[in-house]
Amino acid sequence: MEKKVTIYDIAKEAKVSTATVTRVMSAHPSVRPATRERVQAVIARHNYTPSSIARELERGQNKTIAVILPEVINPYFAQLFSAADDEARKNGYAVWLYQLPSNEAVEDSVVEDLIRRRLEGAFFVGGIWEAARPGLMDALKRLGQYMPIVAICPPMTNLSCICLYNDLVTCVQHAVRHLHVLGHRRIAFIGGSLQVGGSGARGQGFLAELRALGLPDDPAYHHEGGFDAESGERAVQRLLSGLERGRWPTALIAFNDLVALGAMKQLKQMGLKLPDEMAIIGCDNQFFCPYTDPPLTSMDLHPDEHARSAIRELISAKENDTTPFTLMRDATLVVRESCGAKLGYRKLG
Amino acid sequence: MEKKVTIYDIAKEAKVSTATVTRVMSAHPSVRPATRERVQAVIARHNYTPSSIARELERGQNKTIAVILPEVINPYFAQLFSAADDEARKNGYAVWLYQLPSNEAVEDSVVEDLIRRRLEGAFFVGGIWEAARPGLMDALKRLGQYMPIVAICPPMTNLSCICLYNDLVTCVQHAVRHLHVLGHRRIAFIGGSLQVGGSGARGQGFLAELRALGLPDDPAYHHEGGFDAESGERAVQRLLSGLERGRWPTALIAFNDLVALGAMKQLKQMGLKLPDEMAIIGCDNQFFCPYTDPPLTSMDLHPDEHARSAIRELISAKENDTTPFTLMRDATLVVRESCGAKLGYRKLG
DNA sequence: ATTGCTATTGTTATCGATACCATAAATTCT
DNA sequence: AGAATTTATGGTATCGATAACAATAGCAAT
Repeated sequence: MEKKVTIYDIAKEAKVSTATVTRVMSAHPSVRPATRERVQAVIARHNYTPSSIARELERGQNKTIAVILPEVINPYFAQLFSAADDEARKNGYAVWLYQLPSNEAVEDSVVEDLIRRRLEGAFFVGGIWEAARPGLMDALKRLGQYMPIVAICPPMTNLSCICLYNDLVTCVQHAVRHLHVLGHRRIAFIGGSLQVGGSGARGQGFLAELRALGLPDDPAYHHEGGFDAESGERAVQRLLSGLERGRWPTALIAFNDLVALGAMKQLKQMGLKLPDEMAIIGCDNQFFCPYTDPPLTSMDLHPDEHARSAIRELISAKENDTTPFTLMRDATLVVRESCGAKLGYRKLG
Repeated sequence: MEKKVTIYDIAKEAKVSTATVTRVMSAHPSVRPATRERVQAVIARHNYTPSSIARELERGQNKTIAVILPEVINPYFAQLFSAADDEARKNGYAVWLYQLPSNEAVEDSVVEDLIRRRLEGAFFVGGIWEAARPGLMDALKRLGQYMPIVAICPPMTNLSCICLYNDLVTCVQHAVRHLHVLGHRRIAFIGGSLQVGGSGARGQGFLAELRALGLPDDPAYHHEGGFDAESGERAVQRLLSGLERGRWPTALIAFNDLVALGAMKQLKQMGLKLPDEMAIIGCDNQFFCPYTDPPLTSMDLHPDEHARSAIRELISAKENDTTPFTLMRDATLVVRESCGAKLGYRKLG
């Protein structure tokens, strides 16, 4: 490894003070051209690169924002991260990724680390909210005393942070109506959980629209579960094995695309023809949706836009003391062929 | 935001010197219990958390390793990152994610940033190598002067770094033999590029095994292209439209699972039955492989193990000056149903 | 030549924590 | 009790860069 070269080495060799070196580095106008060139020559010769650590200490800021999410392996979260990374970079900030798996209680150590590192903002993308995870709320509350937080979450009463979320109530209503128009009368919901957090909205829209359309609201049609493909498989298995064939639903709304993916596999394995014998709708509009068989109708939550808003708000929160607010974005039903509708089917409004 | 509380504030209020506060924080034995408690009380009252920036400056190390990859949105890379993150954390290190898209020439600014931040190692996961990207090699060479590098790449002659890679030559040979055993005689390769980097090995194994089995090596059966699903679609389209139906291959080996995904879609759209009328093999064994229709036979490159090795090597490279080496891991053919083989088909050895 | 600027450069405190060295206090030993 | 240790604590230089302030030099105007 190269021996470390500091600003003192440069100053000494160029026969100037460190202040002058700093001036040269930051293109300060009042440096005599001759001096500037001499210093630059020494800098170039030694490949000198100033330490950002020392600079951060002296300036009291590091221009770094944390992105906290359950797991990047999930492309939806990865997309959120990438957009945040890009937006931050464009504004002279860097982004630090923290994974906070929903099944591990590491929130305290993660929060502690953010504070230790003196990060300047946190973009929190949580999976599960409130009731399910009291320790998380405490940790975030503590975090909020040190840096601004923007979260992807339904409006929070007990936490003062900027909340970005989607109008999933309306979108799921559209989804149900979409299925209804196509002739479906027995519609089930699988995966996630109807009570908690994000899926609360899904459940709310689901039930509201069933009621509005006069469709049966059969508890046997709600099969909560996990958030991955495997739980989709299991949910379908439980759902169908619990009902005689004549009462099977003809359409499913899945918590997300992964659950839908697993569900589709299980349905095919049970010999059902998609979409004719079972329609299905996912959520997140992940990259693989166009490539499932049949291509999966899904809901686009516009994660990129959320992420960009989040970063921008965090940056501006540092300067002007913003009062917390919530921002609700539409979710868009992206119709493909998994419900039998042809591509280009008119979006319900 | 909380007003910043420093070690001086704690020291003053606890009526001790900063040295004692440091001792209390680091559980140094020689502090009188009474003093310790008094200091801890003040620390607790103020929620004092020491700044890691100041610590890093004084210690001259930040225990942070960079992971550089094309894009986390690709689950294969995300998996690599996650494993690296986990392994680093277990060893008291943190990991910083850099995205270096293969189509943007930002390598210089990324490398510059790593050096500025005085990171202590770089785990480089590149897409494209050598010839295709001269600037990248220069950037990595420069980086190598400041910190150890471990890369996922075929052995490099002109860059001194630890190289981890897979024996794709052998694995692709297995794949071809697998198809041969199942009766396939016309086998094509799509996506990526047969010349460059990782796909060089694929191409090498592909051609070698065709020759060994006495199969035709028709240039019309190589259709290079991109690395995503869309290029898989296009590759199939070009491949098949360029041949009369009688000469169509009966099996495809795709550069990776994304390409395979796109290929499958296009094949179905052209009315082919999978796997009966076209067998297909992917690469990376991504999470969605079991969920394609039919489930996709793929090659597992064991990214987790690579990532863990990489982190461990980077950490130990800091202490003992390791001489560079290359490590070749097997790749494993994971047989599913996309070639018509039943699950559990004996792996070729 | 002297005063008064401005252009250029140097000095040094500072950011927050750490660790080496020194000193004071407590304890043990003879 | 006095010396020899051991234990506990304080003082301060240091890490590397920055910036406020100070100082010098150069030049023009009088």
